[in-house]
Amino acid sequence: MKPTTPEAYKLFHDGTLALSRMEAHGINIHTERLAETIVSVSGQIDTIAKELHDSPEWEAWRKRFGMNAELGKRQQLGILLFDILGHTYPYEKKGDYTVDEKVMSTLNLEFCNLYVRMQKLLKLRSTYLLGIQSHITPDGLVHGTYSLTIPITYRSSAFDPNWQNVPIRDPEIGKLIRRCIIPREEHQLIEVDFKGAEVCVAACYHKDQRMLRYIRDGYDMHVGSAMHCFLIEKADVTKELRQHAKGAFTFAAFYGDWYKSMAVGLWGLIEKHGLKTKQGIPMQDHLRSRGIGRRGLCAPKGDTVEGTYEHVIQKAEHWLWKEEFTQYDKWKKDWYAEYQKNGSFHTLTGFTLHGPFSKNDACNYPVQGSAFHCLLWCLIEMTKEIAKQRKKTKLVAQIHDSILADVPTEEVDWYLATLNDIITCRLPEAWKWIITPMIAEAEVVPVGGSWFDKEEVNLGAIEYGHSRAIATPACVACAGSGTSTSGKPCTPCKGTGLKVG
DNA sequence: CAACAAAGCGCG
DNA sequence: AAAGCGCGCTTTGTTG
Repeated sequence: MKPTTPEAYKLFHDGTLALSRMEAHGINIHTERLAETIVSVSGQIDTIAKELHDSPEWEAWRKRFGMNAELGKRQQLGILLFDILGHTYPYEKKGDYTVDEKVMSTLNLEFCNLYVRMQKLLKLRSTYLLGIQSHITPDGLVHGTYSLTIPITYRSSAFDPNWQNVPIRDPEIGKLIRRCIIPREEHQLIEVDFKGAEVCVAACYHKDQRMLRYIRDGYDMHVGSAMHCFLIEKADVTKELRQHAKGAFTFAAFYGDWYKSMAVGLWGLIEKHGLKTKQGIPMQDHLRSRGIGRRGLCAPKGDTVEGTYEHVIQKAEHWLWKEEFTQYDKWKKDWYAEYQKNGSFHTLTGFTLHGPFSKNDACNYPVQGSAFHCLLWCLIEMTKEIAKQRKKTKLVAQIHDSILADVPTEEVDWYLATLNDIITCRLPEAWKWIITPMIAEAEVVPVGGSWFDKEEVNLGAIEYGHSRAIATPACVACAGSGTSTSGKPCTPCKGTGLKVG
């Protein structure tokens, strides 16, 4: 570990203590519900396995591999799909066939769709349901472990079990495990996270004026991406299209992906989800009407041809870096050149990273690390605040840019107001390099609910001891009061109490 | 048999 | 120069 400044050392020293307290608290599990869920998911797996075993595909599988045939053997599945059944393999073959979810979904076969579903349920059962169950202690709690020394980026990692990768993106899968994770008696689970943590921290490094303005104004930069990725007008950007453009284009590009790979990803999403325009026209038809009839080869060395989706994304990439965020683009170039000169670089939070790094690594690591350090600083402050004010609230998990707490119902408003203040006011006061607003978002589990049942709450409507509705747009940080809890003028709104952006 | 690698997939 | 980054966990496949 190489914290270069005393502040960096102290951050990890205090952070280690805060995290170990978190480990000791543990997370409460609904053990009976977990056991029931394991039975029910096992039933679903058996049902799907039976269906697969009744299919003509299994007939062929069995014929080829005889007694060795097993659904779990992906090598066999690859040979079955592409050698025996003659489906087109979407890549250049080297070694075994890749038979992951992406490949399977492009084939559009009932057999493959069922297979993917079964794999998801198997993953849920072994890694999460059984995995978490195996860590339950006699007190009915699960005490995971965190490390600040493993990740090369100076982030944290988590294990036994890993609380940082509990399913949520697939709502059905997420529900099955998260329903088993519950608050203590008379408590409520609360998850608070940073809005756009890595985008904000990246902006503190590259200081791209246009992006800084977007962040401060609350401008939605993913709408522009959707317009370029799907060749649509601003008014026709739906929530779904925006979401896919955000994940598969904007963020992918920020992390250093390039257009050929993004084109493959986006094209796959169009097919997998059957994406449509706002008018309900299938995306492929819409693109065809705009002269885009096929994906394009997307081969690393192949030329990009007009009339392909690959070419669309190439132009979108050009727009993003050469028109939209030109200063960010230049920062990457300069930052990497500086790293090549020195063989190392420093983070804004006082850590040094030594090579060898690719350009993407050198540009991504400091952002990933510093974004986490913002969270860790707030975690430490909140831990101190709980002790100082003798609160019963327990911080129970940390997930890169969010904190999960188990909060007695009577402390809920206090907790939300205090943590909100730490994130939005005290953090940017403590670290002057933060030049974007820091915004907190909170989700609260209603009484009697589980982690699955978390609901967004409006932090602007929370004050100490009670909640109130806000009539005029108020600053989210200080709820319109203009002062932070430390008594100083609120930082984001500069003491005006008015909504920022 | 154990130890390790690779594939695959879960999260931010 | 490389072709998104970081992690942990489970399963299958390989090696000695």
